[in-house]
Amino acid sequence: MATTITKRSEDYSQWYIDVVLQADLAEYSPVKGCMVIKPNGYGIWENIQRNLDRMFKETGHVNAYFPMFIPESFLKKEAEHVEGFAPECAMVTHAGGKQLEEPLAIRPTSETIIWSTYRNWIKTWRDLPILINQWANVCRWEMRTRLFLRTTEFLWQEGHTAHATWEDAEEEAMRMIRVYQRFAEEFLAMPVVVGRKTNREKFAGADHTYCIEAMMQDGKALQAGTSHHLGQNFAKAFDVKFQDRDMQLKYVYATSWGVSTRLIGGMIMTHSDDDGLVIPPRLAPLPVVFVPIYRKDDERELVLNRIASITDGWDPLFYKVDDRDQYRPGYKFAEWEVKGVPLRVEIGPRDVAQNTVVVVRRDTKEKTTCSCDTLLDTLKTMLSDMQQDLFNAARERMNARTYTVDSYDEYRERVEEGGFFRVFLDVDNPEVEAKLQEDTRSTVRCIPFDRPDEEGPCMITGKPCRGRVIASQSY
RNA sequence: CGGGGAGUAGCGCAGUCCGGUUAGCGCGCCUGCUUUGGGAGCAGGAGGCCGCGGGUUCGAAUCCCGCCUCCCCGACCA
Repeated sequence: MATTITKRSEDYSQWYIDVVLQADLAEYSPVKGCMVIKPNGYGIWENIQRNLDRMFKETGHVNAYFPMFIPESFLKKEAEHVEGFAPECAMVTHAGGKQLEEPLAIRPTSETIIWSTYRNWIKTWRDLPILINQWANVCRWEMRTRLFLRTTEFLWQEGHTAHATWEDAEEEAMRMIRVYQRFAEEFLAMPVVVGRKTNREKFAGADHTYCIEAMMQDGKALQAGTSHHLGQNFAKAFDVKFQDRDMQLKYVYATSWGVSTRLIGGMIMTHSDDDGLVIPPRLAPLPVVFVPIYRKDDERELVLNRIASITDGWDPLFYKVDDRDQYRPGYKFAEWEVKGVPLRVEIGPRDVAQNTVVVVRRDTKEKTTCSCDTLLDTLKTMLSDMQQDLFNAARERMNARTYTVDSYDEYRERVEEGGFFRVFLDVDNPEVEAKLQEDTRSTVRCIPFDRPDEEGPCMITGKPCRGRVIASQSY
């Protein structure tokens, strides 16, 4: 494996592709925009699933599964929704050797099929809330694709909840965006700005959309998760009513929320470096790899025996011993670095004699000599330190590249270089955002929850605005 | 979909302009020996629908037409 990863400073896009391919996370498929997620990449997704799924269940949700085929007519029932998704829908027109009477969409998202089903499930206020999540694949025929960040088919989870009141739905939408924030920060070690989307950027069919936005190492924003308050839009489109305590028939309020395999792309672009992938320990399919060092067979046996005695009783999924004979240690060091394994343990005859090992952290490359007797505790501490350090470093990068700007000229000049820009902008006027995008290829990423109560003139129109928004170029 | 670049062994590439023996090179792979604390050395060997389909020609990796895929820049998006 002659690894050549393009330097971030030379070509950030190419660097990203190089990391994905050389860390063996995924490869291209014969179909445009689709990818094979290989075991190294899927293992990360499994860890994302496992941890998020637990958080969903801890907040009262259960999993179910709805079909991937959606009658075309369903998609058309909600006006904004069909307008938003129709252009990117893959349609099945033939099956069983015949043309279908009604074309079937391969789900771009499942609101419609789910709400057509909820209609049968909901009769009284006692049926509410419904708190369901599904893990699924969806398909969106995007024009430009990018491994993990935007693929034609992608894996995600989508929560779909039904509530009796606007306030209950609001509480749910807010709860879930906070779950996403916590997951991003505690597991992906990826700091995010939490806020609300402008009307222009919200989900097609939503009343309003909450989001988490992360900053990649090139300063561009990545929308990492969204939580939508759907109001009564889908309940009205699918005629889903319940009889309330006051005997009145009322439309149900809804939320939906999702994150996707894009999170893996975000993780890569947040932490990885010119030597390859860096995986936050809490998501690493393999946290620790042992690289034995020896010359002759007797040394090999000595070292491998010592590793066996050190790791006696350890969780077998926690570590792996790279005892491949055909590669020398230097090769293995490089390979595990490209693949992003958080900690590497080097052990040779010298270490055996001294009852020590050398532990190397993937992110800092720092080498530490550690005693064999307490190695498991040492490794766990180092993993936990690394997790925290990755988050701190990413947060510092984000803070350092978050700017407050008042002049549109200055904004236009600086936005190309990346970063988040705290600006006054009249987001009640869609034309302002359209102009922003046309002029600068940047957009309003979110209206942050956490912003000082300031007043100032819109940098484009001069109209007085309350509070700044975050604008940036994005993926 | 518009503009630009590319597709030849598992990977990276040369050859294509100007058609002509058996399609080359590096890495990797297989065998053997020597090596092994940061990507080993030597020797021998295996591996090709030249992206796919059609056409021109005595003859096509090379020329012509159509299609597919990937990368970069735009418009669309998680």
